[in-house]
Amino acid sequence: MSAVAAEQPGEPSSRDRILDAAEGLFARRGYAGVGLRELADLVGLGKSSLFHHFESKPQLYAAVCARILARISEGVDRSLAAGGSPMERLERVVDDLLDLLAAQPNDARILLRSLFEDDELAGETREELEGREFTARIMSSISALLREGMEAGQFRSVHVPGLLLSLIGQTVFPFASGEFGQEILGKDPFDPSEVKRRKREVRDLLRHGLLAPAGR
Amino acid sequence: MSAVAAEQPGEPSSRDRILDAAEGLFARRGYAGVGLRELADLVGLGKSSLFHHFESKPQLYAAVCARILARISEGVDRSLAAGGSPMERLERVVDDLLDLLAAQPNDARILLRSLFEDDELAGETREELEGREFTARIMSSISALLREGMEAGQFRSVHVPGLLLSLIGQTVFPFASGEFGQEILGKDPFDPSEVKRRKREVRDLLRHGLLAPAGR
DNA sequence: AACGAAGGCGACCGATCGGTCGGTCGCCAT
DNA sequence: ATGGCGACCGACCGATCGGTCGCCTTCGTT
Repeated sequence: MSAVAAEQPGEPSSRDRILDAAEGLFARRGYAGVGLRELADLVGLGKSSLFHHFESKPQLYAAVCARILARISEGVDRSLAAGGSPMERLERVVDDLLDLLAAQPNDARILLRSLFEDDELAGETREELEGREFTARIMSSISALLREGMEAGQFRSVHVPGLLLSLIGQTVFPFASGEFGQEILGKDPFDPSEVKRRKREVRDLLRHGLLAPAGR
Repeated sequence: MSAVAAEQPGEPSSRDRILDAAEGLFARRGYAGVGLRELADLVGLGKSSLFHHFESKPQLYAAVCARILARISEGVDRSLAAGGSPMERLERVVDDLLDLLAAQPNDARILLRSLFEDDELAGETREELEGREFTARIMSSISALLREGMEAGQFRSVHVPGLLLSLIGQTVFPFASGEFGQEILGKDPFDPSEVKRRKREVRDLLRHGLLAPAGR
């Protein structure tokens, strides 16, 4: 019997421990590449116990994705709430998002993976719809911010959806690129100095590409 | 295995038909999500016949990736060969790359997927090393181009590896984003008009973010 | 005519897949 | 004390996984 000792009030529940472990595995090997036996072993449970917390593998995966999207959606809301000019708010959103992705090494990969895989994964579970909703919230928040800046004459007139995709590519992709990114950069993309540098890079992109040519 | 050179266009060989089908399946469902039975059925062969053309599943996957990288590497070489100023060459490389990705709907996804998955997939097959080589060639070609432009004083001084990652995010990611990209854009990312628009967007990014402020 | 290689086939292998089932254990309220 | 309950477990299920095997056909070479 593995000692169940140290059930301190602050200890994470089995459900959360499953989610944490599943997040790491899905990030590394993708949905189909993860076996539930392996996951159960990693958590320290019997495989059948997983089904006491989640109905099925697709629903577990959806729960993992939903948790990540909820984190990000909450972060974006918080970053936007602080106010300021459109550019100030935009830069703060990007800064905070980069911090969040850097702090959660699995998020970027699962985010991108889920984009590739949601073509399949038939089941329309509750969690999946929840995830869609979070995604839509995030996207529309940033879209609205961009349009606000344009209407106020502070932003150049740009194609909002296109910029949105570019922004994702610039913020999320580097954290998902793994060994490849490390090899190119010569350092870990999650290294604090590199995160800081990427913030600068994205910020410069936004300033150059988005700010209305008023000063020059 | 003598070095089989290029085949003239005619009826595609079984090997190529397997590669084509595998490319589509891997793009949609990832390495672990594709079963060899399914692939064989799609090609119209028995499953065991696959092993007459490829030693194993990992090697088949490596061959699919290597073929894509070879296509792209060749395209980049061709784009660079035409000459011109650094900015002209850079814009042509990006233009042609976007055309190539748009013409081969599976490439972008497999490219990104392979970045996520190569942590695993232990076997160091010939094809895998071949793929690494192509990747290195592509990256160093573009890096050299960027450095050349900087040394000539035509490009602003930028962090080359960082820009490289950003560029990948802006060019490859939109074509890999699937339904998500379609939903955001309101149209298929592969639609010719959208491809054209993305070319403009990337070109503008490069001009604003890279061109030295000399033309004044 | 003889032959070997190349390509293809179905049957089959052990392992593993997601998922189910019946049951045990400890806890807590009655 | 007892009975309901949530967490957990091992055993088991049919299906499918990647891969092997032996055999058959086709075809170019000699």
